[in-house]
Amino acid sequence: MTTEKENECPAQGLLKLLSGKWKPEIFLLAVEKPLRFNGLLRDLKGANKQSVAVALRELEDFGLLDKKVIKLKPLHIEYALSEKGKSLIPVFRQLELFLEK
Amino acid sequence: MTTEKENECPAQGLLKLLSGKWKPEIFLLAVEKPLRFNGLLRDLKGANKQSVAVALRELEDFGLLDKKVIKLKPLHIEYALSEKGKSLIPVFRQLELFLEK
DNA sequence: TTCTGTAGTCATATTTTTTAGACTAATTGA
DNA sequence: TCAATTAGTCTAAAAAATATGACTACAGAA
Repeated sequence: MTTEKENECPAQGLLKLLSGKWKPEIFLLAVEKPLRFNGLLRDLKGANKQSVAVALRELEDFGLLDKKVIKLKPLHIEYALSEKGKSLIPVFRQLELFLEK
Repeated sequence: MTTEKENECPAQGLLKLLSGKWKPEIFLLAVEKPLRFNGLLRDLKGANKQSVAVALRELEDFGLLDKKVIKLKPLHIEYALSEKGKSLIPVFRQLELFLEK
């Protein structure tokens, strides 16, 4: 995943990014509201720190999530959908439409 | 992949199906024309029998491809997009639109 | 009847992904 | 000052995906 070999299929990179065990669900949760690490760990039943950390980092690296330090009450970190991330929402909707048929 | 545990995310099953190393490309090739096993093996540089066989079976099981024995010249087998498979094309198009931005 | 092309299966190895659990480090509340 | 909450990292193990190479089975051509 680090060394980019030529992607035969144009969609493959995105599909791979979105296809980990936890990433689709993380993305969908991010549509609702900004995410926090420990909250995710609680919400994703069965997930572990490492996997969540890696998923968040990859979604951020791909530009779908923005990471932001919130200097408030309990100083913490929020992951929110970027503009690019938001523009992916319609694709998910169409995916869901497909599944409903 | 055999034992269906509750999919937290509705899109997860489809994303997982489409996210193998070869499946996206196989799907896209199937959009062009029906596929044959050995032809695929030649076209997918670096792929091996086993992976291709598994990919075809899973795409078929999911209902995206129809398998058909062609009783002609060299008796052979064709994998063609099913109606369900065809209805997935627009989703791929939207995915590509997203990637072009 | 042996050789080629068709489409695979099977057992095993290698690689990649995911998990488990110990550990770090800064901030906050008591 | 001590404990909890925050957000992680790190190493090692387990599980899942993928690859390798031998083998099967059928049909048609030489």
